[in-house]
Amino acid sequence: MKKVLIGGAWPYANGSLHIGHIAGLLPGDVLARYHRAIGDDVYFVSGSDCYGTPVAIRAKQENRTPREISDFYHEEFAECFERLGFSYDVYSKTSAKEHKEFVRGFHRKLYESKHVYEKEAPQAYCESCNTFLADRFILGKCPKCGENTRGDQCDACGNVPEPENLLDPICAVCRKRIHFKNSKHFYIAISELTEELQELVDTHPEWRKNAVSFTNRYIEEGLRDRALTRDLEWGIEVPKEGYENKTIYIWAENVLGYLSASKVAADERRTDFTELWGKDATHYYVHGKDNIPFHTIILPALLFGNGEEWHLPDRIISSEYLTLEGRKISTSHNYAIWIKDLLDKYETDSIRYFFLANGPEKKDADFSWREYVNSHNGELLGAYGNFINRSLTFIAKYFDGIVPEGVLSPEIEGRLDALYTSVGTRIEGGAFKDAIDEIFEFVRFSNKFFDTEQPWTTRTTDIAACGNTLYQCVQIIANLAVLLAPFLPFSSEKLCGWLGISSKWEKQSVVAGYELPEVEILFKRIDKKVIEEETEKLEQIGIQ
RNA sequence: GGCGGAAUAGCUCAGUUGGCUAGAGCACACGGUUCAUACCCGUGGUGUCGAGGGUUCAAAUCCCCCUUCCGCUACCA
Repeated sequence: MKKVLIGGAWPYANGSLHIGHIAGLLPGDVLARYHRAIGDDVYFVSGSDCYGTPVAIRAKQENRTPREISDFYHEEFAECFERLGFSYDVYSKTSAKEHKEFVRGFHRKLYESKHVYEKEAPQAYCESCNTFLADRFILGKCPKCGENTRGDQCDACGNVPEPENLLDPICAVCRKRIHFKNSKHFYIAISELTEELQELVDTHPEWRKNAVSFTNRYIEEGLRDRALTRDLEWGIEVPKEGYENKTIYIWAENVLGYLSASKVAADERRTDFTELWGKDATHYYVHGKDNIPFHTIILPALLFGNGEEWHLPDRIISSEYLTLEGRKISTSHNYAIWIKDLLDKYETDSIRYFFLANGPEKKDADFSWREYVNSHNGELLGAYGNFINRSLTFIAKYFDGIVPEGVLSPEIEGRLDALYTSVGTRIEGGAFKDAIDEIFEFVRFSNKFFDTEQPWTTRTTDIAACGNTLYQCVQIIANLAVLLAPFLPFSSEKLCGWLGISSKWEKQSVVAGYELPEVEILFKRIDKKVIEEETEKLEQIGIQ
């Protein structure tokens, strides 16, 4: 049995999930469900990213602990993912005991590596907040243009100042004057790994195009060494003497969640974790394009540095961005659609369908209420749902719910066979839109088939022909249910139940004489009024 | 500023390595049908492929330049 690891990006636990997150992460669930259906041993893992400065600052502002903040969002994420049908084998968090222990063990070995060294450097320190500060939490005047600026980049002139050169540096949180203190840290010499990393990109043309070009660009610009540890309280303690009050830098730890979480899954299943990370496995990583360097450079660098023969990323499913009604999503301005709100009002499969059929696969995509309602009413309901409904209610009405006798035509048989192969190839290749398009082309074909055969006429003129038509429609539905199961798990599960078939990725059939249960409508029509209502809401946010 | 990406029908998007009259869905118009959730089927038109120039027998595709939008620029993660 082939081992497949699918790593979904770990959302950062300082704000709710919105449609942008989901558009980038849903492909992971399709991959997981598909690989299970073809019989692979799948480990689909993710979790919440809990540490780091933004969570700590938010906690301070709200007068709560960082753990309270991150746990709150972790619970919310877990609930959203579950309601969306994400079939994670493990959904963990970086503040989980298993993760911390794994990371500390991993880092202990990392510090022995020839690619890791210690260095002392000045760090910005705020006496009043009693904490070291990241560059972007320093304010001051740019030494180049004299304008007010943040420490990481000057908005006025684009200069990237060294924080210690800023004039009148103050803390962005408390606005008091800051000082610089020397501090010792571990660094990983990513620059020394350039050759290995370059080879990794060069040997993986099946990574998404944006992942290949981003990675090449980073390498071309020259890889720089990065600190592995930080002067922050909220994080995983550095497993080394002399590093008390220091924690592992978040980027050097969160991507290791794929290892720690899949270890939890392997232990639960009593399977061999090292085999999952050995050379015969296949590893997918699913995330937005902002996460590319963390998966194509940093994760591999950490794996190289750790020295064991860890499996490197095979496929990078890195999506582009999603806009909302043509504009950038902005969480700080509340210009977003939150997943929990969406789930309260609309059907899960409908949400999944839209983002999988219209996702930002190769370039930015747009969510608009008009398109969403059209896609639901026109395609999911009008084409697919209606085909099922017209077929099954016909049988209920005129055949007492018993699947009539019939023979599947060679054309339909051939098309179904071709679909299993082709849709599978497209899913494995990360072409989810194409996969869905192809299935829906067949759905439209099926509606034409029904119209051409005119069973409502043959019912009185040639009952055998009528039965034959409906028999074939049932076979089509059974196979559509399986083909669409990775995308639309809830409706497919209902269908598989009604038809008494498995969801294994192979041609299904329902025997003549099978008695159908009473069926219900799969997708409810969305009233077109919601387009105006929802758009109106967004416009009001946009104006503020 | 530097680097990178994007721009295709009214809308949302496909267009592999340059190759038949540039496609799909939606929307729109007309016609058909009634088993089905005002559903489904058929027919139809629309494009200076962002602007301009170049290479080529042939360019949406390659090169140059311009415009607009977006991303990255390493201590946000």
